[in-house]
Amino acid sequence: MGVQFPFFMKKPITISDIAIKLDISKSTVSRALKDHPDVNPETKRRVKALAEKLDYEPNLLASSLAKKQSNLIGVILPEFNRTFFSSALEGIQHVARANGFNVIICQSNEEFENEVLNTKMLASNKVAGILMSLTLQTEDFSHLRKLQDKNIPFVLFDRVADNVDCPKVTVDDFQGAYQVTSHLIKKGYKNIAHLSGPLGLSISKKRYEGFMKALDDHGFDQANAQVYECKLLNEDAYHSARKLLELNKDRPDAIFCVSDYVAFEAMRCIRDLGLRIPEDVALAGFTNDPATNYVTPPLTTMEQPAKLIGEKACELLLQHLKSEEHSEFPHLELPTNLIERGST
Amino acid sequence: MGVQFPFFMKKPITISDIAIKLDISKSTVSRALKDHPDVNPETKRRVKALAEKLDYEPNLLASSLAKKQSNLIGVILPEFNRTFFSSALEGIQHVARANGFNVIICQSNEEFENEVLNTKMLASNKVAGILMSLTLQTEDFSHLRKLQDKNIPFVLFDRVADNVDCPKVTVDDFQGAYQVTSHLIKKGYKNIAHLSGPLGLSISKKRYEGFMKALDDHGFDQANAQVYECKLLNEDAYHSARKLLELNKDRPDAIFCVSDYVAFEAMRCIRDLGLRIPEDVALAGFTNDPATNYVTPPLTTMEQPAKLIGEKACELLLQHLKSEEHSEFPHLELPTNLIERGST
DNA sequence: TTGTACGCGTTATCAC
DNA sequence: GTGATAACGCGTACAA
Repeated sequence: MGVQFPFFMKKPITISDIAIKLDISKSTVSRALKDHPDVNPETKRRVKALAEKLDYEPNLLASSLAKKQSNLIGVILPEFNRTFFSSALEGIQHVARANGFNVIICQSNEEFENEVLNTKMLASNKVAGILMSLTLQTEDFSHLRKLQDKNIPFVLFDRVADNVDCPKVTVDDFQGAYQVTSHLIKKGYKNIAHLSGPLGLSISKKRYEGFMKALDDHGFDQANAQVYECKLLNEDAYHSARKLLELNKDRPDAIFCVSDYVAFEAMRCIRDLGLRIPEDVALAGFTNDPATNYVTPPLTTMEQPAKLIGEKACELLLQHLKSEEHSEFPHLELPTNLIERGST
Repeated sequence: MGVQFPFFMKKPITISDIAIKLDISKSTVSRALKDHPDVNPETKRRVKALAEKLDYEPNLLASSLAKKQSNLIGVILPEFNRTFFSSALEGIQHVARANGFNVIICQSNEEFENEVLNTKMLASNKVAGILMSLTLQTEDFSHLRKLQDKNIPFVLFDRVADNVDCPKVTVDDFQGAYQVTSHLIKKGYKNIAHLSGPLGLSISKKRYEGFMKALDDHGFDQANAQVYECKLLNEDAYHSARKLLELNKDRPDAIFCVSDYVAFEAMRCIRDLGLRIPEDVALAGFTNDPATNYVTPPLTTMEQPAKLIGEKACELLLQHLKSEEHSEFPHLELPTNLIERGST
């Protein structure tokens, strides 16, 4: 006999309620409400008027169940707390909403296990599709294959994996790094170092490659290039910077950092050593986090169109949802934009 | 006859599939899967084994429909892009997940209209409840009343409204402001100004009041206190700071800013005027944004336990969901924590 | 143009 | 301990 509503709880209005009051059938109400073509304009008007009056709200759960397609798009992010991701989220939400979809988000917290759990949860919630940026730990992709088996389409953005076959959206990291490095070279710096991220991570690797290529193209000797690898967003960045800066003879006069936050740590370190920016050491980052504007001196960096990345990723997913032709999976590489500030 | 699955789409496993293969009824399968007490341990084992083997995933849509209660909690935030909110979100998600709920988030973008649309969407998705932080524009609360009519419980956090009756979680803004101001006084500053937010906003008002009270309690003349109101997060902050700093005779030797971002703007302004921090003008903010650590000098500020606020808000909602006694609506005011840095 | 009837996958009630 | 069966609210072939 179903669940009883507690006495204090008004039973929500349903299409049947409207049907009964108007003495027509549920189907007609359903059709009227969703602007089905074959329905008398007059009935449509009456239905809509009553729906409005009764403050009817469709039950999307029931609708999704019947249509086997929900209006929810799942998003899995490593962290909400980083400007890049929250901006991307903004873009995702924007496009999703414009197309009648809602967004349900999860945080993997950079842990692989959470990522797997999240994909399961989203699958259980029968989301229409998933947008995700992988964990730093992710090396096993069986959870993604399961999604494919269940025919839940997904798009990877920013943190993508080469050996997963799906639509992808990233920034042109190679070009971006190439440009920052060229900028440093043009500014006249002679001994340019790179504080890189884990080279197993595709983003870090591409930035590293862009850096090396720029050196080479400008007649620098790649073999002499000082590259220190560090874990992202960690005290580790500080220590790597320290090692780099304590080289006496060979101290770099400029450092290209793999991310703004790594650059901030390097900045702290440079100050701690009593050096000046950019006179003694110039510094460039990557991402254009809002904080780059507030540090002293403001940080030169590559702007990543985070919001645009989110929008594009969401658009790819929606395209995929509409056409059943998944012939080729596109990989969008968006351009970055150099922002020169006082640190170089 | 319902929707046909496209040929390429595997039909998802359901409890009926399991029931048929095991030659038992759906009901038993359902019970076994959710550890209902009245079910033979052996059947339970067999059901679970098969479910595992077939990679069965429950359809939460159907479940929610049947139970008239979804496992989704809606969250409406003014912006994702601010550390405070994304941290709060983290807390919310944490508690939600620990209790078997998922989070569906929306962004009002500081626009009232979006806020209203969001509440409707979430209601349509039949969320179990809603957590929200109001827009700066929000003055009309009829959308919240509608939620109450539909018996969708909600909790307000951070940006709350006095004349809405519901559980609330905020920080003790009055005390926080009182403490920062007292800190400035103890440091020996004599002419302390306040760059406040819009006084219509309860947060700004309370911080303003805490500021004034601290002055009064330490024998300062409230009437002489320089308070400049500015819109939050705007160029407006810069201009207000400028006006304040261009007072020749009466230039403050310390400024308590309503937020860290306002303080960053003030900082820019102070530098533009060729003044030193904290020698000429000391500066304190509010929130403890990560960037406070990277500016020069690092900013003294009040730490707001953003994540904790999110957790508490979510806990209040879950409590409310469990007990139908909504006798009293609690208002939690969490303590803040002074973080002294180089700017004072 | 409208109505009938059934299915979506799960849960809950009631009888056995 | 288990099995029918009727909801939950909506969408949609098919008939009228």
